[in-house]
Amino acid sequence: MKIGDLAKAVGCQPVTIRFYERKGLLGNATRTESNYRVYGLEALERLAFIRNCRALGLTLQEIARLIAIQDDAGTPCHEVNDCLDKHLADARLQMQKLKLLEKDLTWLRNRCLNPGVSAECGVLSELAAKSQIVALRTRS
Amino acid sequence: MKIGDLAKAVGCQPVTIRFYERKGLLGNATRTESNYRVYGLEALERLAFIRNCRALGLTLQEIARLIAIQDDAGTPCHEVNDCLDKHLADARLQMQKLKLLEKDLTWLRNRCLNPGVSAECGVLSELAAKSQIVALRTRS
DNA sequence: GCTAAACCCTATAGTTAGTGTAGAGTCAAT
DNA sequence: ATTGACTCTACACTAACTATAGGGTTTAGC
Repeated sequence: MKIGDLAKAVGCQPVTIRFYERKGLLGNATRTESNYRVYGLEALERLAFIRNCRALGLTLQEIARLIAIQDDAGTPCHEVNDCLDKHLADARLQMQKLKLLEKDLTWLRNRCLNPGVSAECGVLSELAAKSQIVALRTRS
Repeated sequence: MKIGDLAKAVGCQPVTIRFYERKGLLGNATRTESNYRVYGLEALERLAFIRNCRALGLTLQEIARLIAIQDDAGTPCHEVNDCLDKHLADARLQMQKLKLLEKDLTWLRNRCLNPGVSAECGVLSELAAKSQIVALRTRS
């Protein structure tokens, strides 16, 4: 399997695979005589693992750690759970933040019901207010 | 006002202010004889504007555009609304994605109810599955 | 008046997870 | 033989800062 096939198989770009290789997440692929990378099934599996982890928002550093844990069969795996728990907490926190942000943006958006010119723009004047956005939100 | 005072006033680091200056968001500050930046009220107001916008997730590029609109009093301001609407849509989309992510992470986390060693780790084996995470989720 | 802490200056490199570009070699089909 | 699609390397770039190095200035206390 050449790099393009592998890329297609997991839904990423060839450059991304080379990038992971340079970062040490994929071992060095064997090469053809003309220096093309050749991959087998293990590479496909490992790359799928990486992409799955990425889809869950894990960083490459965390993924590297998980791979190390995976490769050392006897490692206690609570670290894996910790990693997931951390991302779960992150995701929930970010959702909360986004809810507040939505409120802010909606409120601000309503400062301009009849769009005119910038000199009279209620949105811009609110943004220009020295009061921080937190104070700004609580006003509504 | 020196850069540290300004930074404290809006709640950021002096480096960040220098960074904005280099990016052209703040005009070049006047300097003392010893080359220290000195700021007045307009700088404070502009910086507060920038930080308010940043708190709403606007990019520096968008902020630069808003400043340009602001400085040209006659510009129609629908662009301001478009910008806000875009970010509102973004925020909502991201919340949806985070909800799915939360589901994925929770499901995956439940593959490991009794933590042991990595060789038997249900979480790692699920992550290693070649099926994409989307398929993985719908299994639950 | 001296010293040390706290501030300021510039320039450069690093962060994340890739993407984009340039220039060159290789492979398969027509 | 040539075209198009692929591959290779190396380098620069993205966003919004943060960190570091190496220096100059100001201020407070003694």
